[in-house]
Amino acid sequence: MTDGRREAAGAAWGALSALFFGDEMHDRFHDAAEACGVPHPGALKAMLNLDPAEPRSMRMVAEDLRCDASYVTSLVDDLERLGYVERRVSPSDRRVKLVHLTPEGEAAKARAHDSLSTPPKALDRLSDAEIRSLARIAAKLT
Amino acid sequence: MTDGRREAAGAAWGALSALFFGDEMHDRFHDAAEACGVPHPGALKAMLNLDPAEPRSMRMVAEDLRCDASYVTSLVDDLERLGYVERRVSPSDRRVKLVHLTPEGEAAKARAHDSLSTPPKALDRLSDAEIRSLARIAAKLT
DNA sequence: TATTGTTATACTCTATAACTATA
DNA sequence: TATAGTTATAGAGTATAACAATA
Repeated sequence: MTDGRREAAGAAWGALSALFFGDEMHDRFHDAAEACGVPHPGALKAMLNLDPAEPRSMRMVAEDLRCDASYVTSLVDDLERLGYVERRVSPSDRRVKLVHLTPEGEAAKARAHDSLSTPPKALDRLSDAEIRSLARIAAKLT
Repeated sequence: MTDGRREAAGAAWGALSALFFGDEMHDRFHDAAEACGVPHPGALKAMLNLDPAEPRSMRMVAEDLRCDASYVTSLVDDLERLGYVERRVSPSDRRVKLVHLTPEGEAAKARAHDSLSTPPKALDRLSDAEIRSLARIAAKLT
Protein backbone atom coordinates (compact mmCIF):
# COMPACT_ATOMS: atom_id res chain seq x y z
CA MET A 1 0.00 0.00 0.00
CA THR A 2 2.76 2.44 0.96
CA ASP A 3 4.33 1.56 -2.36
CA GLY A 4 1.33 2.50 -4.48
CA ARG A 5 0.95 5.62 -2.42
CA ARG A 6 4.51 6.66 -3.13
CA GLU A 7 4.01 6.03 -6.81
CA ALA A 8 0.84 8.12 -6.92
CA ALA A 9 2.53 10.90 -5.00
CA GLY A 10 5.44 10.88 -7.42
CA ALA A 11 3.15 10.99 -10.43
CA ALA A 12 1.08 13.82 -8.96
CA TRP A 13 4.11 15.86 -8.10
CA GLY A 14 5.78 15.22 -11.44
CA ALA A 15 2.74 16.46 -13.33
CA LEU A 16 2.45 19.56 -11.19
CA SER A 17 6.17 20.26 -11.56
CA ALA A 18 5.85 20.15 -15.32
CA LEU A 19 3.22 22.86 -15.08
CA PHE A 20 5.29 25.04 -12.78
CA PHE A 21 8.47 24.75 -14.80
CA GLY A 22 6.62 25.27 -18.07
CA ASP A 23 6.75 28.33 -20.27
CA GLU A 24 3.50 29.83 -19.06
CA MET A 25 4.66 30.15 -15.47
CA HIS A 26 8.10 31.34 -16.51
CA ASP A 27 6.54 34.17 -18.47
CA ARG A 28 4.09 34.93 -15.70
CA PHE A 29 6.85 35.29 -13.15
CA HIS A 30 8.60 37.88 -15.26
CA ASP A 31 5.30 39.61 -15.95
CA ALA A 32 4.67 39.79 -12.21
CA ALA A 33 8.09 41.36 -11.60
CA GLU A 34 7.37 43.90 -14.32
CA ALA A 35 3.80 44.54 -13.11
CA CYS A 36 5.02 45.50 -9.68
CA GLY A 37 7.84 47.62 -11.09
CA VAL A 38 10.63 45.61 -9.52
CA PRO A 39 13.89 45.17 -11.44
CA HIS A 40 14.62 41.46 -10.93
CA PRO A 41 13.02 38.31 -9.53
CA GLY A 42 15.09 38.45 -6.35
CA ALA A 43 13.54 41.76 -5.37
CA LEU A 44 10.11 40.34 -6.20
CA LYS A 45 10.60 37.40 -3.86
CA ALA A 46 11.75 39.76 -1.13
CA MET A 47 8.55 41.79 -1.57
CA LEU A 48 6.34 38.72 -1.45
CA ASN A 49 7.87 37.66 1.87
CA LEU A 50 7.27 41.07 3.45
CA ASP A 51 4.20 41.77 5.54
CA PRO A 52 3.28 45.27 6.78
CA ALA A 53 2.10 43.84 10.09
CA GLU A 54 5.37 42.05 10.81
CA PRO A 55 8.44 43.93 9.60
CA ARG A 56 11.55 41.81 9.25
CA SER A 57 15.16 42.70 9.92
CA MET A 58 17.70 42.81 7.12
CA ARG A 59 19.19 39.59 8.41
CA MET A 60 15.84 37.81 8.46
CA VAL A 61 15.26 38.86 4.85
CA ALA A 62 18.64 37.41 3.95
CA GLU A 63 17.64 34.11 5.52
CA ASP A 64 14.28 34.14 3.74
CA LEU A 65 16.03 34.58 0.42
CA ARG A 66 19.01 32.38 1.27
CA CYS A 67 21.36 35.09 0.12
CA ASP A 68 24.15 37.12 1.68
CA ALA A 69 23.28 40.02 3.98
CA SER A 70 25.25 42.43 1.80
CA TYR A 71 22.97 41.67 -1.11
CA VAL A 72 19.93 42.49 0.98
CA THR A 73 21.42 45.95 1.42
CA SER A 74 21.34 46.62 -2.32
CA LEU A 75 17.98 44.87 -2.69
CA VAL A 76 16.37 47.04 -0.03
CA ASP A 77 18.11 50.10 -1.51
CA ASP A 78 16.27 49.38 -4.76
CA LEU A 79 12.92 48.83 -3.06
CA GLU A 80 13.37 51.95 -0.96
CA ARG A 81 14.15 53.99 -4.08
CA LEU A 82 10.84 52.74 -5.51
CA GLY A 83 9.06 53.80 -2.34
CA TYR A 84 7.92 50.25 -1.61
CA VAL A 85 9.81 49.86 1.62
CA GLU A 86 11.24 51.86 4.52
CA ARG A 87 14.14 51.14 6.85
CA ARG A 88 13.50 51.94 10.50
CA VAL A 89 15.90 51.41 13.36
CA SER A 90 14.59 48.83 15.79
CA PRO A 91 13.54 50.35 19.14
CA SER A 92 14.94 47.40 21.07
CA ASP A 93 18.34 47.12 19.38
CA ARG A 94 19.78 50.09 17.55
CA ARG A 95 21.99 47.87 15.38
CA VAL A 96 18.93 46.25 13.81
CA LYS A 97 17.04 47.81 10.91
CA LEU A 98 13.48 46.72 10.28
CA VAL A 99 12.15 46.68 6.72
CA HIS A 100 8.64 48.11 6.65
CA LEU A 101 6.37 47.66 3.64
CA THR A 102 4.78 50.99 2.67
CA PRO A 103 1.21 51.29 1.35
CA GLU A 104 2.68 51.61 -2.16
CA GLY A 105 4.70 48.47 -1.53
CA GLU A 106 1.63 46.66 -0.32
CA ALA A 107 -0.24 47.62 -3.49
CA ALA A 108 2.66 46.48 -5.67
CA LYS A 109 2.86 43.21 -3.78
CA ALA A 110 -0.86 42.67 -4.32
CA ARG A 111 -0.46 43.26 -8.08
CA ALA A 112 2.35 40.73 -8.27
CA HIS A 113 0.44 38.27 -6.15
CA ASP A 114 -2.62 38.54 -8.39
CA SER A 115 -0.56 37.93 -11.48
CA LEU A 116 1.18 34.92 -9.96
CA SER A 117 -1.88 33.31 -8.45
CA THR A 118 -3.86 33.41 -11.66
CA PRO A 119 -4.10 29.73 -12.57
CA PRO A 120 -2.60 28.56 -15.87
CA LYS A 121 -4.86 27.70 -18.77
CA ALA A 122 -4.34 23.97 -18.22
CA LEU A 123 -6.82 24.14 -15.35
CA ASP A 124 -9.58 24.79 -17.87
CA ARG A 125 -9.38 21.11 -18.75
CA LEU A 126 -10.76 20.13 -15.35
CA SER A 127 -14.44 19.72 -14.54
CA ASP A 128 -16.02 21.87 -11.84
CA ALA A 129 -15.96 18.93 -9.44
CA GLU A 130 -12.30 18.28 -10.13
CA ILE A 131 -11.40 21.92 -9.53
CA ARG A 132 -13.18 21.90 -6.19
CA SER A 133 -11.52 18.64 -5.28
CA LEU A 134 -8.11 20.03 -6.18
CA ALA A 135 -8.74 23.16 -4.12
CA ARG A 136 -9.75 21.10 -1.10
CA ILE A 137 -6.67 18.87 -1.35
CA ALA A 138 -4.28 21.74 -2.01
CA ALA A 139 -5.60 23.57 1.04
CA LYS A 140 -4.49 20.66 3.21
CA LEU A 141 -0.94 21.03 1.94
CA THR A 142 -0.09 24.44 3.36
CA MET B 1 -21.14 28.98 -11.33
CA THR B 2 -18.24 30.21 -13.43
CA ASP B 3 -17.53 32.54 -10.53
CA GLY B 4 -17.25 29.83 -7.90
CA ARG B 5 -15.14 27.82 -10.28
CA ARG B 6 -12.72 30.68 -10.74
CA GLU B 7 -12.47 31.15 -7.02
CA ALA B 8 -11.73 27.48 -6.42
CA ALA B 9 -9.14 27.47 -9.19
CA GLY B 10 -7.44 30.51 -7.68
CA ALA B 11 -7.38 28.96 -4.24
CA ALA B 12 -6.00 25.68 -5.56
CA TRP B 13 -3.31 27.37 -7.56
CA GLY B 14 -2.38 29.71 -4.73
CA ALA B 15 -1.85 26.83 -2.35
CA LEU B 16 0.22 24.89 -4.86
CA SER B 17 2.29 27.99 -5.64
CA ALA B 18 3.09 28.43 -1.97
CA LEU B 19 4.49 24.91 -1.96
CA PHE B 20 6.55 25.42 -5.10
CA PHE B 21 8.00 28.75 -4.04
CA GLY B 22 8.66 27.50 -0.52
CA ASP B 23 12.04 26.73 0.98
CA GLU B 24 11.91 22.98 0.46
CA MET B 25 11.57 23.26 -3.31
CA HIS B 26 14.16 26.02 -3.48
CA ASP B 27 16.67 23.79 -1.76
CA ARG B 28 15.69 20.80 -3.84
CA PHE B 29 16.29 22.66 -7.07
CA HIS B 30 19.82 23.50 -6.04
CA ASP B 31 20.34 19.94 -4.83
CA ALA B 32 19.22 18.66 -8.23
CA ALA B 33 21.69 20.94 -10.02
CA GLU B 34 24.43 19.67 -7.75
CA ALA B 35 23.36 16.03 -8.07
CA CYS B 36 23.68 16.15 -11.83
CA GLY B 37 26.99 18.01 -11.62
CA VAL B 38 25.80 21.08 -13.47
CA PRO B 39 27.17 24.47 -12.44
CA HIS B 40 24.00 26.61 -12.34
CA PRO B 41 20.21 26.29 -12.64
CA GLY B 42 20.22 27.59 -16.22
CA ALA B 43 22.29 24.64 -17.40
CA LEU B 44 20.00 22.30 -15.45
CA LYS B 45 16.93 23.62 -17.20
CA ALA B 46 18.65 23.23 -20.56
CA MET B 47 19.38 19.58 -19.73
CA LEU B 48 15.82 18.89 -18.64
CA ASN B 49 14.50 20.18 -21.97
CA LEU B 50 16.83 17.96 -23.97
CA ASP B 51 15.74 14.58 -25.29
CA PRO B 52 18.13 12.09 -26.94
CA ALA B 53 15.48 11.13 -29.48
CA GLU B 54 14.90 14.70 -30.65
CA PRO B 55 18.05 16.86 -30.66
CA ARG B 56 17.42 20.58 -30.71
CA SER B 57 19.34 23.33 -32.47
CA MET B 58 21.18 26.01 -30.51
CA ARG B 59 18.49 28.47 -31.48
CA MET B 60 15.70 26.22 -30.28
CA VAL B 61 17.44 25.82 -26.94
CA ALA B 62 17.67 29.60 -26.68
CA GLU B 63 13.93 29.85 -27.26
CA ASP B 64 13.22 27.10 -24.71
CA LEU B 65 15.22 29.01 -22.11
CA ARG B 66 14.13 32.45 -23.28
CA CYS B 67 17.69 33.62 -23.31
CA ASP B 68 20.07 35.02 -25.90
CA ALA B 69 21.64 32.65 -28.45
CA SER B 70 25.12 33.74 -27.41
CA TYR B 71 24.46 32.50 -23.92
CA VAL B 72 23.48 29.09 -25.24
CA THR B 73 26.96 28.90 -26.72
CA SER B 74 28.58 29.13 -23.30
CA LEU B 75 25.90 26.92 -21.73
CA VAL B 76 26.47 24.15 -24.26
CA ASP B 77 30.23 24.64 -23.92
CA ASP B 78 29.87 23.80 -20.23
CA LEU B 79 27.66 20.79 -20.84
CA GLU B 80 29.98 19.52 -23.56
CA ARG B 81 32.95 19.85 -21.21
CA LEU B 82 31.04 17.65 -18.76
CA GLY B 83 30.41 15.10 -21.50
CA TYR B 84 26.66 15.48 -21.19
CA VAL B 85 26.08 16.82 -24.66
CA GLU B 86 27.53 16.80 -28.17
CA ARG B 87 27.28 19.34 -30.98
CA ARG B 88 26.69 17.86 -34.44
CA VAL B 89 26.27 19.79 -37.66
CA SER B 90 22.81 19.32 -39.09
CA PRO B 91 22.77 17.23 -42.27
CA SER B 92 20.12 19.40 -43.86
CA ASP B 93 21.59 22.84 -43.08
CA ARG B 94 25.27 23.19 -42.34
CA ARG B 95 24.77 26.43 -40.43
CA VAL B 96 22.70 24.62 -37.81
CA LYS B 97 24.22 22.70 -34.91
CA LEU B 98 22.15 20.08 -33.17
CA VAL B 99 22.65 19.46 -29.47
CA HIS B 100 22.65 15.73 -28.76
CA LEU B 101 22.27 14.36 -25.24
CA THR B 102 24.93 11.68 -24.57
CA PRO B 103 24.25 8.57 -22.46
CA GLU B 104 26.09 10.29 -19.58
CA GLY B 105 23.88 13.32 -20.09
CA GLU B 106 20.79 11.17 -20.07
CA ALA B 107 21.87 9.59 -16.78
CA ALA B 108 22.55 12.99 -15.23
CA LYS B 109 19.20 14.25 -16.43
CA ALA B 110 17.50 11.24 -14.84
CA ARG B 111 19.24 11.92 -11.52
CA ALA B 112 18.10 15.53 -11.55
CA HIS B 113 14.60 14.52 -12.56
CA ASP B 114 14.38 12.03 -9.69
CA SER B 115 15.49 14.61 -7.19
CA LEU B 116 13.01 17.18 -8.49
CA SER B 117 10.05 14.87 -8.75
CA THR B 118 10.36 13.59 -5.20
CA PRO B 119 7.26 15.06 -3.58
CA PRO B 120 7.69 17.48 -0.66
CA LYS B 121 6.91 16.33 2.85
CA ALA B 122 3.62 18.25 2.86
CA LEU B 123 2.08 15.46 0.77
CA ASP B 124 2.33 13.17 3.80
CA ARG B 125 -0.63 15.02 5.25
CA LEU B 126 -2.93 13.60 2.58
CA SER B 127 -4.84 10.36 2.87
CA ASP B 128 -4.24 7.57 0.35
CA ALA B 129 -7.49 8.42 -1.40
CA GLU B 130 -6.55 12.10 -1.62
CA ILE B 131 -3.14 11.26 -3.06
CA ARG B 132 -4.71 9.08 -5.75
CA SER B 133 -7.27 11.76 -6.47
CA LEU B 134 -4.54 14.39 -6.80
CA ALA B 135 -2.53 12.15 -9.12
CA ARG B 136 -5.55 11.58 -11.35
CA ILE B 137 -6.37 15.29 -11.55
CA ALA B 138 -2.75 16.35 -12.08
CA ALA B 139 -2.43 13.86 -14.93
CA LYS B 140 -5.20 15.68 -16.77
CA LEU B 141 -3.25 18.91 -16.61
CA THR B 142 -0.30 17.99 -18.78
C1' DT C 1 20.69 39.52 -48.47
C1' DA C 2 19.10 36.76 -44.38
C1' DT C 3 20.12 33.34 -40.91
C1' DT C 4 22.98 30.23 -37.58
C1' DG C 5 26.27 30.19 -34.41
C1' DT C 6 30.50 32.33 -32.15
C1' DT C 7 33.50 35.94 -30.13
C1' DA C 8 34.39 40.09 -27.72
C1' DT C 9 32.61 42.96 -24.57
C1' DA C 10 29.86 44.98 -21.04
C1' DC C 11 26.22 44.97 -17.75
C1' DT C 12 23.50 42.83 -13.90
C1' DC C 13 23.08 39.79 -10.00
C1' DT C 14 25.23 37.89 -6.03
C1' DA C 15 29.02 36.69 -2.75
C1' DT C 16 33.42 37.53 0.18
C1' DA C 17 36.09 40.42 3.00
C1' DA C 18 37.00 44.45 5.47
C1' DC C 19 34.75 48.18 8.04
C1' DT C 20 31.48 50.99 11.37
C1' DA C 21 28.37 51.22 14.97
C1' DT C 22 26.08 49.17 18.67
C1' DA C 23 25.63 45.52 22.11
C1' DT D 1 34.35 40.43 22.08
C1' DA D 2 30.28 39.47 19.14
C1' DT D 3 26.56 40.95 16.09
C1' DA D 4 23.76 44.02 12.44
C1' DG D 5 24.35 46.36 8.61
C1' DT D 6 27.20 48.73 4.94
C1' DT D 7 30.93 49.47 1.55
C1' DA D 8 34.35 48.02 -1.70
C1' DT D 9 35.45 44.63 -4.58
C1' DA D 10 35.36 40.50 -7.28
C1' DG D 11 32.95 36.74 -9.54
C1' DA D 12 29.25 34.45 -11.93
C1' DG D 13 25.31 34.82 -15.16
C1' DT D 14 23.38 36.96 -19.08
C1' DA D 15 22.82 40.29 -22.91
C1' DT D 16 24.30 43.33 -27.02
C1' DA D 17 26.95 44.09 -31.01
C1' DA D 18 30.05 42.80 -34.52
C1' DC D 19 31.67 38.82 -37.12
C1' DA D 20 32.24 34.28 -40.00
C1' DA D 21 30.08 30.71 -42.47
C1' DT D 22 26.29 29.01 -44.91
C1' DA D 23 21.86 29.52 -47.19
